Amino acid sequence: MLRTHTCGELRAECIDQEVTLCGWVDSYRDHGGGLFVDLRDRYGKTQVVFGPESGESVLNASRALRAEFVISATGKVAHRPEGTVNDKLPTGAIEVRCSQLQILNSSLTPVVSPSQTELPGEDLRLKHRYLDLRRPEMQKTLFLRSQIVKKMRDHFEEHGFIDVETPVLGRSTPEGARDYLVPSRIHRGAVYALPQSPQLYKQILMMAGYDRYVQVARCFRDEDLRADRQPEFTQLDMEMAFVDAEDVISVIDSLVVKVAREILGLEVTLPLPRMTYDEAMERFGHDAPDLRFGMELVDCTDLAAQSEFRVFRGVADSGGKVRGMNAPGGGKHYSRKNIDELTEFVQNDFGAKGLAWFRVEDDGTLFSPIAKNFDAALLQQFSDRLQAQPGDLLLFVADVWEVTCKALYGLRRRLGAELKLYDPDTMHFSWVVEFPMFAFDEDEQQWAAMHHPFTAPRPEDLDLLDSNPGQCRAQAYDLVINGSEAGGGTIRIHDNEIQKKVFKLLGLDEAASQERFGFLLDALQYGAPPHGGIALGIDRWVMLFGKRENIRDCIAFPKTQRATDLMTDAPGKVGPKQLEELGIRIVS
RNA sequence: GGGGCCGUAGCUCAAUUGGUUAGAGUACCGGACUGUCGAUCCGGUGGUUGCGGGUUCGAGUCCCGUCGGCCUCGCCA
Repeated sequence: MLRTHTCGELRAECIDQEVTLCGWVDSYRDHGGGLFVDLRDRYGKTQVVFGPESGESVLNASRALRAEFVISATGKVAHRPEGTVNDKLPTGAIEVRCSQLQILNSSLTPVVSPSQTELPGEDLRLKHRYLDLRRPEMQKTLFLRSQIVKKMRDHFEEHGFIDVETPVLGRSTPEGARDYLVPSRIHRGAVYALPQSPQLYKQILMMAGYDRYVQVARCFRDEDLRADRQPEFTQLDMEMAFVDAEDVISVIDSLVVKVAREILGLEVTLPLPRMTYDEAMERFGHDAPDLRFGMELVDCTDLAAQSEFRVFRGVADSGGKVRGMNAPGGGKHYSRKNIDELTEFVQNDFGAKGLAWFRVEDDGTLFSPIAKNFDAALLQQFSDRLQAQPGDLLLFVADVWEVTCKALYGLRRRLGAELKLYDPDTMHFSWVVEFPMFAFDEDEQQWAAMHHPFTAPRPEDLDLLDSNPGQCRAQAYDLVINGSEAGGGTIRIHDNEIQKKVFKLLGLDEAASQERFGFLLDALQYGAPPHGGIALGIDRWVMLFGKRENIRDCIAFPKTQRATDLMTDAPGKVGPKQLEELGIRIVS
């Protein structure tokens, strides 16, 4: 070892020890007669002092030190003189009086300074990721990530799960997200696909008798990126045989308790709150509601139908919905101009035609440009139903049900943050259950799987597969943390006939399902046990537990929004020889 | 594919309504200083205002295009 200690561990008890530290020069203060260096590694910072007692050559050499030089410094641990103790550093009581200095490597002036308080632009941070990752904040987050994954692995091992690796090169599944494809050299014209998840492999493992499987699995989806979405991401993937939904949920419940306790020191009480999909959509307009605050959606279609306001009447009469919510304190917080911005927000982002609003005045009456279309008694009914208090802002969207959901969900999220309706430090865990099996795809004029095509219907809804697929509910469960989908799973179909029936409903005829999923249908005929599981989004867990608002801060080497790596410049072009071997021609 | 924000010194930012030689902090370079810890003090270097066009007597500022970063809708079984 080139060092005897790290830069975070020396304390007053170590006085007079001869030590050698290695690290990066975080900052230096040259006083002419003496020079101070804060030496940094991932464990902390320690002050190294150069003075006359260091000897002339060492002192002179120290004058060459600059930010991010890598050095090895040997010397005695000493008390700092009275009055110079630094309370901000855990090592602040001591310093190392350097007697031997080795410059292990120099550094250019860092583009991204690990010690700087102002955060450089994210493009620079990504391009010089080796510098950005030196920042204590990034090191803290990646350490947190490591801890979370370890807790998960421990938990599943304690529960008898076996870690099995599944292929990265697989077969393209046409449903779901767009695949990343890998051309085959040996089979010209054929391609592998990178897995969107290990879904089918883990089901096959259940059929193979590995009744408790777990894997930290990299998944790939070639779709557009978001603040919480990367093209490659990591799932804690698990599957169990001979279980029902309660068994899977229970294993995750205890994991949540463990991680919350051991990572955050937080006691989570079980059972976690549960809500059905229908209830979540009705009360919050979304299947992963943020339950840290109220501001629930309220249906006022019946009241709207009684008004003279043409927009409300028209929508109510044509089968649409008029739904609203009460933004507490919003009447005081938002100006006319702010409300115009909110209107543009719901129009541009969610396709709402407009936003109707009422400000609750000090005397409890409702002020609005459209108030004249409502008589006083009706206004009072709106006011009562939304439990309006002076200073509140009542917001309404009139449209088809789906649009009211999206627009009000978007508003609720935005206003919840802007009006500070919750403490950002709280953590809220819940389950959303009883998802529909199918959603109707208007473009394709076709039922589409809400979760995936292998999801089992609830036994009591089995008949609905034939009579009314839209009403058929799945044995599905999503883990929601602070309004974020942190995991999702289902009980799978283990019956060949039901699986065939679902494929058929999804528009896959016998030949197509045989071609794509023949291996699954085959396996289902050789003694497939009942099974189900779940996948947890590890990157999102890190975001939520680490209070990061950006998934890129939770991944060592993430992609930009345009799915490039600014450090390596991936994806890149390849030469004609490589393309020729693969039988690929670039057309445009 | 659509909507929005941003791009000025190595870095973080400023620059009035379109108007003088584009400034500040920090970093960097030189000097001073034995106790600092965002060291301090003195002096200095540093600019294709992302790129290309246009409008104008005059563009960092306005317009069009383009490149890049971010947020978002669509998309994400």
